[in-house]
Amino acid sequence: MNSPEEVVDFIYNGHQRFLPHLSIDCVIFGYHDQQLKILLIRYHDQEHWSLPGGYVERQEGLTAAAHRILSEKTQLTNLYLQQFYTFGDSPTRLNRIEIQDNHNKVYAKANVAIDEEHWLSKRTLSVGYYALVDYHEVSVTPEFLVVDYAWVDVNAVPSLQYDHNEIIDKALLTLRSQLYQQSVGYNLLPEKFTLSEIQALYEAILGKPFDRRNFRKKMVALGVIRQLDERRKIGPHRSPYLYDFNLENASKLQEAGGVIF
Amino acid sequence: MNSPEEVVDFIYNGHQRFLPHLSIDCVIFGYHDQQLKILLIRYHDQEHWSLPGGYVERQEGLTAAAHRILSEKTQLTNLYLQQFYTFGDSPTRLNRIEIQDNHNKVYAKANVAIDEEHWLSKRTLSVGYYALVDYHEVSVTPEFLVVDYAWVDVNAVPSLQYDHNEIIDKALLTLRSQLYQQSVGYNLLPEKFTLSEIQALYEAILGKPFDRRNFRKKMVALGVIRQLDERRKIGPHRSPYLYDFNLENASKLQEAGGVIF
DNA sequence: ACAAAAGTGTTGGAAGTACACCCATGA
DNA sequence: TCATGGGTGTACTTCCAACACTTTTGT
Repeated sequence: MNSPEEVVDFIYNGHQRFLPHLSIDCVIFGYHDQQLKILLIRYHDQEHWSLPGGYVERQEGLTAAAHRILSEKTQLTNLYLQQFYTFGDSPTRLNRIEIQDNHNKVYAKANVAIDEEHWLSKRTLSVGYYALVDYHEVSVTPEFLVVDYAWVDVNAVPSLQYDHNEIIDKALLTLRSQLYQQSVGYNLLPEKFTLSEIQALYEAILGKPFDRRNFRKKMVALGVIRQLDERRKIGPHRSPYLYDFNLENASKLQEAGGVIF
Repeated sequence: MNSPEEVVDFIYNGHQRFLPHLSIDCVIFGYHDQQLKILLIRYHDQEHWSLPGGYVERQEGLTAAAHRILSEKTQLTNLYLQQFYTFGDSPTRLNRIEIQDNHNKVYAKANVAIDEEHWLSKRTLSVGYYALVDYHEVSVTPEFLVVDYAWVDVNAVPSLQYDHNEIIDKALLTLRSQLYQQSVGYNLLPEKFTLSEIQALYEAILGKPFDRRNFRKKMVALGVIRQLDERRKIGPHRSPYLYDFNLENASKLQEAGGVIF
């Protein structure tokens, strides 16, 4: 929504296109400079930052909606995207006055106001998805109502709107727990990468350092990555081997994963 | 809903009380006779069985709704209940004609019909919860539109309505993967139980046998259960020790659980 | 005394962890 | 030649899996 006209159309006609009472919130993890960051946005006249999100079209699959929303926000397609929980308990989600009030502050920028009975004033549940994207390839779409965006370090997330902090916590927990069952990182690293690169990624995600030798043993033994017969030149140092993801194994890991016995 | 009048009221006025487009489906695992079973229901004039489910009230938390629905169906409160996934992709969920048609077959019993624009004809997403209940304590509430119910073995689930088979598969996967991080079974076993009892439960859930000695070592080492200084008399056999759940540890396990490192 | 269930300990293998030295490269 | 990052192996510990005999108890 890039213009006031589009916003007005959304507010008045959106209920025909979208399901009410339900939104998707995306925790978009980006990796850059050996840090794990999250993409936050701030709407017009809002004190708190929010997660990027959107609504589900009436005849659209849920997963498809999540992909669409993510690509609308980041211009990226075909990303690693994973549903992790549906949020519908927080008292802030049930407080109609606060919801309506916040919306109206935002929509004031387009000179529109909504009343208590408007579809956007209603309580919503939110399905949480997390995504892993390459920070560099993201170009955040400028939207009329979004006045600011920022990548913040996962360890320094400010106080967010509604229950979005809780959503991020759960996303991180889920991401961490799935790290060794999925080829997480497939979207964050070039096709071929060095051991150090993927180790730095895992360290950023899990927030702790690993031993080089043990890390390699584990990743290769699990079948997540494969060593290639190729090296990369990297300045005044020994040339490291390249690796790639073993995607055949990935699906097997995923099926077995989660089930401990 | 025990009478045609209540059904009619629900159909005509339910949209005021409940959120549209959203339901909760419960995979109710019951344990009996060393078998893990699932509670299924069959609505009037429906060929396929379904999972018990319900709708979320407009000002009700999602978790609260799940508990309410479960206790409406089983008369049990305070159960182990866990959200596991939200389903919104299956083509059967988007096929309005099929949905409306199925509803109308069911509602014919109350001499009501709904049209294409009715709130119950619309596409719904479904939040999946699973519960663990003691088969014996459940008294399934007779409902006017539900003509039959059955406990079926998890290994012999018939073909169900919509995507309910998929929901059960995911529920089982989740239950199995969480088995050692949560005090699953707290609601299925008496406060004090023998090792054999809990082992039989775990075997039923995971579908494979364990070695007595190794099982005991593992459960005690993980801190899930504690051996008591007490035995039970069980007929012409040696008296087994009693155990109980170590609920203090349970919360710690739960926090650490899922996160592998 | 016997049938049925429960209690108990050891061993070998696999996986995980800790740890340090040498090598390659470009400036 | 030096500074920097990369490559590599071993010993120790812990966890898991396999495995069988003895004890208790009521009839």
